[in-house]
Amino acid sequence: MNIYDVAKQAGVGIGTVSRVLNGSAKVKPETRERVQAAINQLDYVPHGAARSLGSGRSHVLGLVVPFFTRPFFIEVLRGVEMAATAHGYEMVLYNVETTTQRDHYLRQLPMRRRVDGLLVVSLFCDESEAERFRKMNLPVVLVDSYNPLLTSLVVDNISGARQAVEYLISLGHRQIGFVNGVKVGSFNFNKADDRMSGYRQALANSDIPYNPEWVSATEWTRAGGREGARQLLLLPQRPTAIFAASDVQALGVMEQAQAQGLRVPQDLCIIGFDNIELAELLNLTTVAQPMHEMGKQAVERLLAEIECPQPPQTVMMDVTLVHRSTTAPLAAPNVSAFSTASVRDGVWATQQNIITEG
Amino acid sequence: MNIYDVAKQAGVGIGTVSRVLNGSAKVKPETRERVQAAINQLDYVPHGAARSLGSGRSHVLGLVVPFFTRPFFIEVLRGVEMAATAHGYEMVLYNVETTTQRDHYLRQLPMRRRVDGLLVVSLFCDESEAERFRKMNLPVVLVDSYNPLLTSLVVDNISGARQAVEYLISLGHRQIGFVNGVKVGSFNFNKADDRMSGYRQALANSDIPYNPEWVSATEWTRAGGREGARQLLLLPQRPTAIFAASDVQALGVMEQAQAQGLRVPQDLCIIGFDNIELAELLNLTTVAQPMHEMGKQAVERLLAEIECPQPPQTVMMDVTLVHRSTTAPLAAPNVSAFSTASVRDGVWATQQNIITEG
DNA sequence: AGATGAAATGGAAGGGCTTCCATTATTATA
DNA sequence: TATAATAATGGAAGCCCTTCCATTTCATCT
Repeated sequence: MNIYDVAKQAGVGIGTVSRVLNGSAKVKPETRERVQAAINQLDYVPHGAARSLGSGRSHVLGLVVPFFTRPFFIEVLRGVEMAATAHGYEMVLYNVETTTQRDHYLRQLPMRRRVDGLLVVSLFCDESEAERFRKMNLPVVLVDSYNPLLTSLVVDNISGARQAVEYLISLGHRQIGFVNGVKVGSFNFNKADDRMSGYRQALANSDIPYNPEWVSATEWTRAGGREGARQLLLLPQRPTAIFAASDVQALGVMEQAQAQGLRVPQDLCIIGFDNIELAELLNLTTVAQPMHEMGKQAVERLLAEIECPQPPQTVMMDVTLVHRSTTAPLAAPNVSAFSTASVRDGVWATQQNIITEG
Repeated sequence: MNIYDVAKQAGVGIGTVSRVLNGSAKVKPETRERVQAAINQLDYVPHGAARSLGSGRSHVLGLVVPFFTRPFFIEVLRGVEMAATAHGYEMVLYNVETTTQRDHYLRQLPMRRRVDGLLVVSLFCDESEAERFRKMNLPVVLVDSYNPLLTSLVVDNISGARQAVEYLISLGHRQIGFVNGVKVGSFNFNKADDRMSGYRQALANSDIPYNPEWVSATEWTRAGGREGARQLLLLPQRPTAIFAASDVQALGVMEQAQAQGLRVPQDLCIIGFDNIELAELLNLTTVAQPMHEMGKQAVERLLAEIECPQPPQTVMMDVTLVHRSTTAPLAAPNVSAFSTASVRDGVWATQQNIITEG
């Protein structure tokens, strides 16, 4: 069952069938109908690989993403999936969990020419790799990562962090901790730097001195957040608010606060970063990234680039602070001093509001 | 840059290069080395589409999955991804959110012959579709779904539900509610039936009469769980424990309980189903499905089938009850009557233990 | 009717691999 | 050393499309 069968059935040449399949204009309507009928009758579906080989187009997008099960990536993924499907593209997933894997994919994929374009999420991409993409003529869009040679969609991490901390300051906080994430090898988790900048900017803008003791860098995980919070909260002079570099870490902070008998937000305010689903669930104040939108835009820019080469562009995505219940005006010192009484049951004060929101 | 270039560089014929690429045995070690050297020198990577076309193998697995962002599917996905990668297969994702999409994929994919095999997760697959797969010679494995003509990996939903309810009974509960999920179109969400059977079996085994008032069927979502719980909990004679058909629904139940000032587990015990990450987080007692393992097994069986046709088999995956803190022995009635006092702060008693676990 | 240009069509060539058969090199055996 | 058996190799054919050029058909104009 191939294109010749269809041609015979319809009484036309294979060229005509191909033109019908690809919707090119130069087919007489009547002929088109005849071909279409044959296609339906034979239940014919063109052979993907042959098509790719013939045309040099696969209609497949590659998606290189680290730890795709993490909420942030899932959300981006979803945006990508929707946009890709909408444009008739398939999506193949390359999950990266080690540096070796990263290198492997970034090196082999361009040449295998199986994908029409590559979306690289949150992974650092060096000059030589970018150069190689160009040379291989493989369109690439970076999401949550930056390289001057490639179209990059980045989130305004500096501004996001600044907004978060400024908000805490506006609530009266002066002792503001920061549980940052660590940079990990060639993963582009060095948004850490930017978030740090934002943190310091906000402090500086309000003439609050920077206290390195109130900053820790941990894994981007729940355990990491817990550990980071412990460091800060056991200090003789502890922060009254903590900004965490991710929601997942913020969750760890909440756990640690609870373990130490601190009520949130009365005794400790917390702000996260990302706005993953869990944040809404726990009523966590956080900096929202437009993850879905990023995925979508990334696909659209990539498709544009596939259509015809575009100059590399850097798109800054806006970030917004979502006010929920892990933040509140700084309580008067004497009040916050008491209040370990009701912790008996393991209170997350924040959760009171869950119901009202849904 | 193609196989001819490599052949020339190595001073051999293309057949030999091909043999080296595919690791077939009949190449003199010395020759193999020479070819390998040429490959490295030229940075040659074989063209995927051409390879598929020539061999009829794509080394790509299709994964048809509904709502892939839901935790259950993500976990399965992860198992699939790991196993596929381990065996040198790529994975393309077909997300299904509507019946139309489902039909589209299940009908078109087999013929496009782009994938070597198909994994279908949680989607109902009727006789005619299964028949078509056979006829098209496309290996298919069903995960969390069943069809006699296809290899199916199913979870023992009946036993899982039974275990959950039996456990509640062993704790002294006699008024046990069930927040079930609704069946949705051609999605295979009719595990609902099985979980219902398990529920009733457990009751019957202990001679507890079945009370339809204590059962509700809702969406498989948080909101659904909340709604279902409301129905049950506002009854004049309310259940003292609720079994939910999924963790996500169980979460809704917890929210509703809290909204009504019921402490968990003192006033209301809750058991979920799935054991998604969130369950651990919230210390939810639940029936654990080996999601990861299912993904892995599915891939392995699929690959076996690709290697050589296998008779369809139905594999029943075991399920285990994970005891956490949303369950406790039924309190004496007078005790549970008081206890709306400390709810002021929105208590989820369960969360006390989070720290101890991680 | 004949000429002209445009529109529609047919099909050869080509894309890069695998496969398989024919051929050549190597080894074992007498 | 001759011969048979075996191992290794080369390359034509084939996989199923797309593309493009040559050819045919059609409509229009003189």
